Amino acid sequence: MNYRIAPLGFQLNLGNQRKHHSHSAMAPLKVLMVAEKPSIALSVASVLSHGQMHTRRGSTEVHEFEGMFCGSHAHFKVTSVIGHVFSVDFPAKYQDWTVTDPEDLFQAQVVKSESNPKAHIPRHLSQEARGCGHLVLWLDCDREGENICFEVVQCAGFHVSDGKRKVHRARFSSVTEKDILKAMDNLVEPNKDEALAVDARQEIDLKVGVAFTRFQTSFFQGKYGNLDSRVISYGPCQTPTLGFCVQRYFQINTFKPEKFWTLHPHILVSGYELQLDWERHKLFDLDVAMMFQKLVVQDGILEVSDVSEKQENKVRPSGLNTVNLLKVASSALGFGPQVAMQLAERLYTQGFISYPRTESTAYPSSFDFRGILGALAKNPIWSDYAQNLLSEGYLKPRSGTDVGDHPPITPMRSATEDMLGNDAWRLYHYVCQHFLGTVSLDCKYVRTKVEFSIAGESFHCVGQRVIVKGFTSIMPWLAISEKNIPQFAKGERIEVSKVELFEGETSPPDYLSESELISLMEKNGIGTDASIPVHINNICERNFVQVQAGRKLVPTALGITLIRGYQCIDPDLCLPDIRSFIEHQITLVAKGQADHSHVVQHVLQQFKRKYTYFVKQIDNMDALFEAQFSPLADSGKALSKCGKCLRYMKYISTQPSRLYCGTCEEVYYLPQRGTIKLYKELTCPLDNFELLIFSMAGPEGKSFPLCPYCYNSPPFEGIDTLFGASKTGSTGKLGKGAGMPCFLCLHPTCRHSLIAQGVCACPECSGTLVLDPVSAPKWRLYCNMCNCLVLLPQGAHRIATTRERCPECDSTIIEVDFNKNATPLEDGATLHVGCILCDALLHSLVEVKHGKSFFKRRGMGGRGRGSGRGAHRGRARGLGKTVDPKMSFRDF
DNA sequence: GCAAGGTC
Repeated sequence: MNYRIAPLGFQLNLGNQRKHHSHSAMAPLKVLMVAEKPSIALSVASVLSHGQMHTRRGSTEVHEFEGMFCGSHAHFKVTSVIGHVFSVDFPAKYQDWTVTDPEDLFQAQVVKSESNPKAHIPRHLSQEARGCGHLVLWLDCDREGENICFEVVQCAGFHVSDGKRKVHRARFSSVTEKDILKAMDNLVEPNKDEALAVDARQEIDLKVGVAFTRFQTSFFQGKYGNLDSRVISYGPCQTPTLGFCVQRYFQINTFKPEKFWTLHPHILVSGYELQLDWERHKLFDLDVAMMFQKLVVQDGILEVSDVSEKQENKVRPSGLNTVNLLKVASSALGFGPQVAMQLAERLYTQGFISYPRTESTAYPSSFDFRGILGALAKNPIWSDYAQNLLSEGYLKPRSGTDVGDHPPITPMRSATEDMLGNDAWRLYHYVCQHFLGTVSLDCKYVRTKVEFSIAGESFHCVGQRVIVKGFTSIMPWLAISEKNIPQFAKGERIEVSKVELFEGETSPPDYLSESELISLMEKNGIGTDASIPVHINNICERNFVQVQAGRKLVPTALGITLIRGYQCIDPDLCLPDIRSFIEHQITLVAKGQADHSHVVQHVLQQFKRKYTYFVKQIDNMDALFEAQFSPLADSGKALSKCGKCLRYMKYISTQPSRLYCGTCEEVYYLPQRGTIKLYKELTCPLDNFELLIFSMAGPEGKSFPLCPYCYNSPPFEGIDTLFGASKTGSTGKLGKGAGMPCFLCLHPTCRHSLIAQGVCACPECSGTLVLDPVSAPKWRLYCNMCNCLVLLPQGAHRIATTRERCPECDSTIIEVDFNKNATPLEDGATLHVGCILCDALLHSLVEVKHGKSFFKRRGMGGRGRGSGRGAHRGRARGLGKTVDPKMSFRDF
C-alpha cells in the first residue's frame, strides 16, 4: 500500500474548489495552517484563538476557530504533519539485490513514497485543504522544514504561485505568543531553493549509501562465514562516526608507554605540608631528573619568587540543548542517546519538560523564568534554592546561541521521583539542576599562585578559595575544589624538607566515550541533534562497535577491518569531510547559487567514480578481511544434503544464519533467531533437498519444517506472505531470513505441506492451524499467520494428520495415539481418530492459547503502535480458502 | 537487507 506520487498526485478536484470560490464573497474565508508536529499546531492554534478553539481528531488533531485573516473574517483550521510526509527510495525494479548492479543505482530514478503509510497524512491534508483559500505553513524554520512545506503544498493541492489559493510561510524563531503573532503579521513565501537542497541531500545519501552498502555486503558475506552482521552498511554519516571510534582504537593500539620523572620538593609551613610542582612538569630522562634532584637537595632553600592572586570566574551554563543533554546523560547518568531521548520524549509529552529536541542554548527574550522558578519552588528538593533566586533576584542567563528552532530544554512543572520512575527522574533532575544553574550567579573564586626558585629551577603551588559558589551549589559536581595554602611573602626563604623524585609512565587514552563521540560528531557536522543517536545506534547494531562499561565505544574486528580497508583504498570514504562536502554542495542549492540537478549530478558523478575505484580495489580490503575472518567454506559444520549435488552443506550459525553448499557455491538463507536441525533426513519431493526443522526461541516457540531451497525460492505462485518478512505492513519480500516454510507450501501431496498438515481455520484470523510436528509430548497446532496456539490432548505419543476430511466441517481428521497408561479411551485402547471440532472427546481435550508473536516484528518494546496483524488478513484469505474448512472454533 | 532526515 505504498503511496507513490503520480506527477499530478494530490491535485484536488478543481471543480469543487471553484464552487467554493464562487461562494467566497459571502462565506467566510477558510484558512488551513499546517505545522511540523502536533505540539506546534496546538501552540499556534492556542495563541491565535486565545485558547478558544474546537479540537477534533484525525490523522493528526485539527484545531478550529474563527478570526481575522487579511482583513476579513476567516475560519481557521490548524493541523500538522508528523515530520517528513515522504521519503525517497528506488523504484521496485531496483529492489532485488541479486539482479541490480549497485553501480546502476547512481543513475536510477528515485521515487517518493509516504514515510508513514499508516498515518495517511497526504489524505488528511488533501481533505482538510478542501475549500480553503489560504494555506499557512508553520513548519520548523530550517531546511528540512522548508522541504516539508513543499510536501504539504503538494498534498494540499495548492501551488506556490497561484493567484487564487495562496500559500504563506510563517517564519517564527520560537513557539511563543510574541513570535507567533509576529510571524502572522509577516507572512512570506516558502523558499524553494532550501527545499531543493534537501531533495538533493536525500537523493545523494540514498544512492551513495545504498550502492556501497549493497556492494560490500554482498561481496563480503558471499565470502566469509563469521562476519556476524546482517548488513555491512556504508553511509556518509555512520561511516565517519565509526571512523572516530576506530581512530581512537588505533591511538590506543599504537601507543608506546614512556617512563617519565618529575621533582616534588616538600615544605612544612605553619603546620601545612605542601608538595610543590615543577615548572618543567616532567622529564623523560632519569639521569637528568636525578641531576636536578641533586641540585635542589644541595641548595636546600626555596625562595618565594612571586605571589600572585587573581579572581577567577567560572561561568554558569547557558541553556540546555539536545546534544548537551545527551552528553550528560551518557557520561554522568549512564543512559545511551536513544534511551535518553526516549526518556526525554516521555517527560515532554507528560508536560514535565519543554520540547527536548533543540539546538539552541539561548532563551527567547520573553522567556518566563519566574514561572518555572515558581514551579520548582514548590518542589522540596529545590524549593529553598528556587525561592532564594526569586527573592534575591535571579540572573538573566548567558546569551548562548539561538538557532531559531526551540528554546533550551527546561523543566515545565514540578515532579517527584514517584511520579516519573527512577530513570526519567534522574534525567528530569538534571534538567532542573541545569535550568537553575543557568539563572544562578557565576562561581567566583580566588586563585593564588606562589612561585619558588631553587638552584635556578622554578616550582609552584596553587591555592583556591571560593568567594561565591553561585551555580555550583546546585551543580555540585562542577564545584571548584577549595585548597588552602598558607600566606607567603615575596623574598621569603623556606627550607626544603624533602625532594621526591616521582616516577610515572605515560598511558594511552581510553576508548572513545559516547559523550566524546557526540562532541566530535557535532563539531564535524555529522548528523543532527535528532539523528546523532541513530547513527551511534546503527554502528552498534551492525556490530561495528560495542558499548562497554562507562559507555565507552570499542570497535569490533569488523569495524576495525572496514576502516582499515577504506584507509588503504580511499581514506576519504571514512573521513568526516565526506559529509561536509555534501553539505557544502547542497548549501549552494539552498542559497540559489547553483542549480539543483547540476549539483546532484556533479556530486553523484564524483561518488560514482569513488564507487568504481572502490570496487576495482576491493581486493586490498579483502586482504584484510582474509586475515581476520574465515572463508565460507571453512565456516560452519555439515548439516544437511544439497538436492543438486547430494553433498553436505555447511550450516553457518552466525547472523545471518544460512547454509552454504561448497560444491555448488550457493548460499541458502534460513529463518533467523532460532535453532535449526536436520528433520529426520526427510527430503523435499520438489527438489530433493533435505528438510530442516526450525524452532523459534522461547518455551512457547513453535517449530516447523522447511526445505532450504523452497524457503529461498518458493515454488508456487501466489505466496505473497513469507515467514520472517521484516516489514509487516508491506508485501513480504524475499530477503535474508525471509522465506517459505512448508507450512505455507501448497504442494498437494507432500506430507509436510500446508495441505497435509493444515487442520482447520484459525479462530483468530484468516490463517490455518497447522500441526507442530515436533511438539511432543505437548502436542499443539499453531496458526500459520498469527500467534494463535491450540493445545492438543496431552499424553499422546503420536499425533498425526490423515488424508481424511471431517464430513461435518471439512477439517482434517487427526489420528491420536495415546500412551497406554494415560489413555482416556475405554478398555485401554490407545488409537483414536477424529475431528478436533466435531469429535466430542477430542474437542473436550483441546484448548486455545496465544503464543508469542509469530511474525518477526522489530521494536516490540515500543508503545505497540499499529499491530501488524490486521495487515495479513486480506492477503491470507485466498491462501486459507483453498484448504480451510468452512467451520472453525468461531462457530462453537 | 541498503542512507539520512523529520517525528511517534
